[in-house]
Formats: sequence, structure tokens, C-alpha cells
Amino acid sequence: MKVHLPDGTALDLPAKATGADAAQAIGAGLARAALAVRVNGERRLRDLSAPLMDGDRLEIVTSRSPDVDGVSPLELIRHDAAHVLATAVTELYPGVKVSIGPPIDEGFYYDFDFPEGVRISDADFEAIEARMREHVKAAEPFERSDVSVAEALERFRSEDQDYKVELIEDLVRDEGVETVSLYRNGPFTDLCRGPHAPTTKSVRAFKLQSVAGAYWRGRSDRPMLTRVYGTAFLSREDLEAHLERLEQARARDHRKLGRELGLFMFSDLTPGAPLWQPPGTAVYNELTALWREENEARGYREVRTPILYDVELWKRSGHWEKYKDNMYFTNVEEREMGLKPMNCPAHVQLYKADRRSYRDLPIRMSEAGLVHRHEASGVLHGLLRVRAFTQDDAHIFCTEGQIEEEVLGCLDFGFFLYDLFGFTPRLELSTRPEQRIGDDAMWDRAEGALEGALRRREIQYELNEGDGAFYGPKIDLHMTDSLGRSWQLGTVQLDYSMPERFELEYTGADNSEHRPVMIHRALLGSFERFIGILTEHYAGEFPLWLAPVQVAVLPVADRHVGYAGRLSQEMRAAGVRRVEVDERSESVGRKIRDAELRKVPYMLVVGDEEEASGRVAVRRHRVGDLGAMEAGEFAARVAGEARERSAV
RNA sequence: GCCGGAGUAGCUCAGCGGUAGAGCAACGCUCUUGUAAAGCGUGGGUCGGGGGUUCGACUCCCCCCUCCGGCUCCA
Repeated sequence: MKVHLPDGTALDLPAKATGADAAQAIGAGLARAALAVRVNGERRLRDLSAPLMDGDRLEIVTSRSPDVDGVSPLELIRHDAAHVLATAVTELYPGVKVSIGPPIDEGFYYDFDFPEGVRISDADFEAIEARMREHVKAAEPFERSDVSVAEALERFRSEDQDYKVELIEDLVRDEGVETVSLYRNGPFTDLCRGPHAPTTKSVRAFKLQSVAGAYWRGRSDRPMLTRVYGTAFLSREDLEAHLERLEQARARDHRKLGRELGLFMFSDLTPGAPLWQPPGTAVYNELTALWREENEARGYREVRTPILYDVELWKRSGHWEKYKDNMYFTNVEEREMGLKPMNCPAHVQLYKADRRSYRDLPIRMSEAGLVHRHEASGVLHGLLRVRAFTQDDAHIFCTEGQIEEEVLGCLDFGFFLYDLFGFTPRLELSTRPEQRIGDDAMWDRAEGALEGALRRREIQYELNEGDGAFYGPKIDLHMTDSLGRSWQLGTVQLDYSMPERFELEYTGADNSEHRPVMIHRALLGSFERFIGILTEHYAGEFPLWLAPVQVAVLPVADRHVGYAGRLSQEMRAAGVRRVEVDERSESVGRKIRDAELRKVPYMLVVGDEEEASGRVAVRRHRVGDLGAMEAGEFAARVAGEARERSAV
């Protein structure tokens, strides 16, 4: 038979030849390097041992093969690694039940159910890794066998592998399968659809990383399994490089930098609520100032509303029914009050304070609004998941015809803000969920308006079907943190429900009453979460305009402190607001070192020469000595840089 | 909330049944300094909180709190 190779040539092979045979026919080196085959351009790879058919188009996949539709040799060997992990664990912990072990973006995991009383921690990794290495070294083949469902069930039942039994039963029920494939490597056999590399020696570079709990099938009403995370690469060097990257990422963790730079802290007495220290407050205030300025420029009117309301309000808004478990309540003099988890009902009160005409619309109301949400204790995470935070919130009350224009305005505003930081957010459009209010015609219009806005700007987005709020569809803006975890920042949501519940009205041109539509909009999301992401993005090296201390004046000796003080006054007068003088009787080297560690953008070294000539010796963070400059010139230049909010 | 791990000086960490340690920071003195750590000295801890076991607990056991990694959740 003939199979066709990517370069257009045909290869003559005996009948029933396999991918391995084909690789061997091409060359011994290729045969050694081959991991799997891609047949006829299929997305899913096949085992090297799978028989080929006459006329197949064949690609031999090696560690150097490129990704195709997200399927890569890396993914293959990570899956191999998961099997090797399970092999070692089943040997070391008799009675353990195995479940699933897939490759993931950065590695792989395997979920185990350990026998009663057995628990493992990363202290056990060394022993497990050692056992894994033995299997890798033995280059045990991955042998596939296709067996009947009955045989597979019999096998796993006899081994008390309940999870495998459940998986097979579900395969029969959901997909009507009659056979399943098993893969054996050494002493371990797993239910698996494959493919795998020819032998375990493909797993040459791996490392176990962490152990964590994970619900069976991701459902909190099912048993909690023990998940072991690891990573694997095609080479030792790649693995080392990856571990090195992780190390560096940890160094830019906002929680670490927040402590080191004195940005914010947490107290055990109010978990999940950041306390902002002076340097962090400086960043916070600059960000707020930017936000306020831009809101004004875009036709928003800022408001301020209380954080505590009678539960009556929350019942009316629907929060009581849907979210009371996540709200904080207090009862004083027999009046039940709730802390706001959202600002919208408050803004609705302001809307209702006046009769509204179609001429007033759209009304754009903005507020840096402090909200409290009782997040589950296990999910709190630095500034990225908190219980008390300030949203850069706004609500737009408009007519249905104005929706697309207003949504577009929100998105443009968002992109303006994100551009300022060099961020490229990932956009998600979430559409009607199963449980929702409003008729389909309403949803058609609402989703159409959001989609239309995205299309008009030719914006890339992911569709998240069924993930909208119960009252309307939404567009979310996501960013990832230093460890690659994705966080939602901004959101633009359409809401037909709140106006209904609060009976909002405006008088139309026809002199009759109409119901406005509300757009909920937060662009940064919350100042807390955004500063968390910003801190990691800049690795704590904030650009001048955001920097907690913009300029540190470093007198060479005590006698220069007076000159340094005069300089700082001058700079403040010129518009550089955050200037500090290091008045300690320390060496210049020490003062420089400390300012560098605090990541202060500019340092001014001033001694006899500078004082005599009215100049400053400028040093830039991480760049070094820039030479001397006339003091006034420096102040003007830096003030300009701060005013322009330039990126560097 | 669930599973696992961890909480020792302001920070980073060592110690682990027999009266609590280091480096940095802080404070004092000396030095008056030129582009990433001057020298000497001093003070500082209910060893997260509460119970228990023990002659004796930072150390062992139980409960709680907080943090870390995941899972679930995330208006």
C-alpha cells in the first residue's frame, strides 16, 4: 500500500504497516524520535502502533512538530507523564483509586482517591518522582488494547476502581460505546482514549509541583479527590526554563510586592479587606484621579451613595432573593439593614428623584462605590479577590435605541484606559442563560446590540453562551495575573430587570411614559483588583505618574540636607507632588540602594558641586546615572512626564 | 464552603518535650560619606488564639482564627 508524506512523496509499505513502520522506512533517526502520527490531517493524533490504510496522508509527529489546533507533542508527553505518575502512586499507595489525569496548559495532573487515613503532601514528591524515574528509565511501552465494555467493567470492578467504572458507564450511556481502549505501561493499566508515545521514556523532563483537593467531576456534591499537579517538557532545558519563569513570576506576585513596597496590608480582624498604606494610597488616588477626569470628559456625572440600606431595597432589587447569602446584614433598633454588594439600586434611587424626559437621556452616573460581598473564605486572594472593594462603577440610563452607541462608548472608554497601561484584555460576550427574565425578543435585541457594538469596532471576543446575567447579556474584560490565572476586570451589562423592578420611567416625545434600559459598567472592575494586576504587570515598578514616590533626593552628606529640602519644595511647586528627601546619615551608596529597592523612578544625588551650581545629578531607576542637570529643568521635565501619564 | 499545607521578632527564616535563635530592619553612639549595604553597641517574642495531656508544651492531642495551593463559587 501507499501512504503520502507531507513533502508530496509516496511511501510504499506492506499491508497493515503502522506509523512506526513508516518512520522506520524513512529513517532510523526519525523512528527513534517519533512520538505519534497524524493521519489525514486529523486533529487527534494516533499511536505510532496504529495500523495505516492505503492512501493515508501521514505525518510523523516528533518533539519538534508544531501545534495543530492546540494538539502538540508537548500535550502528548504530558499525558504520558500523568500515566507514569499514576503508575508510581498506585505502586506506593496500595488501595488508591485512580480517576482522571489529563494534560493541561502548563503541565498535567492526576486525581486520586487515597485510602482512609492516607494523605500526601509535597514532602512525598521526592519518593514518587524517584519511582516515576525508574519507570521512565525502563522505557516501558504504552500498549493499547481495545476491549469490550463488559470486559473493562469486569476488570475495574474487580480492582474496586469505582471512578473508572463510573466513567465507562457514562460512556455507554452518553455515547453508546461498545468497546473502550485501555493503555498499559509497566504494571499500570488505565482507561484512556490515548494516544500515547511509544514508551515511557518520552517523559524525560518532569517535575511534581503541588497537591490540591479537587471535587470528582468538578461537582461540590461529589467526593473530594487529591489532585497532584506536575509539569513535563520535551527537554530538561525547557523544564528548567519553565521553572525559572515560575520563580520570576512569584517575585512579581502583588501580595509580595505589596508588603515589600508598603502598598497595602491585611488584618486578621477583617479578612479580605485591604488596608491601604500611604504608598499604596498614592497609587490608588492617582488611579482614581485618572478615572474621575475621564468620566467627566465623557459625559458622566459623579455621585456618592451610602453603603447601608434597609433590606427593603434589596428585596425590591432582587438581591435579597438571589444574593443574601453573600451579603452582610446588621440589625439596629429592630431595623434590618444590608451593606450594598452593588451600587445599582442606589443609583436607581437617584434616577427616581426627578421626573425624567427623553431629552435627559442618556443619563450617565458614575461612582467610585464601596461594596461588600461575603466571598467564601477559601477564595480570598490578595487584592484580586476581596470582600470589600471599590468599583469604578457607572450606570447609564438610556432608551433602547441608544444602547449600541452607549455600549460602544463604554468599550472605547475601556480600551482607552487599558491602552494607557499597555494592557490587551480578553473580551467575552456572555449571552442568555437558562434561567432568565424577559422574552426572547428582548434578548435578541440586547444581544444584538452588544454584538453590534463589538462588530462595529472589529473587536475580537470569545462567545460565552448561556453565561449572561439573569437580567441581561454582558461583555466582560479579562486579564491574567503573574501566574497565568485569569481575572475579570471590567464588565458592561445590559439590564432590563432593574428598571422594571423599580418602575423607572421617562417621558417620551409622544408624551407617554416609557421604561429606560440600564447599562451597568465597570471598566477597571475595582480599584483593588486593578491595582493588583497593575502591580504584577509592572513588577512593582510603577510609571512615574503612579509611583508612590516619584523622586528621591539623596544628599551626599548632612550639610546638603538643606539644599535637598529646597529642591523638593521647588519640585512640588513645579507639579511633582511625591518627592522625598533621604535625610539619614548614611552613605550615598546606601541611599541609592534603598531607593532602588523601593523602585523610585528618579533619584537626585546632591552634594557640594550640585549645591554650588544649582544642579542635580540624576539617576534613573534600573538605568543608572544620567549625569547632572539644571534643577529647574529637571523639575519641569519630570512634571511634564507625570502630567502626560507616559508609560515609562 | 471543601481538600491539603503553613502560622516563631517589623521582614525572611532556623529551632521542636527541659528557661527562645540568626540575618535584615529598629534604636543609640561614632563616621560626613559621590551612584546598589560604613563600624560598634542595645532593645525587641503571651512561638496565631483557646482548651487538654505532662513534673514540664513553641514542640504532643482537640477546637477555632488567619494565610498559602487547588476545587467549587464569583451579582
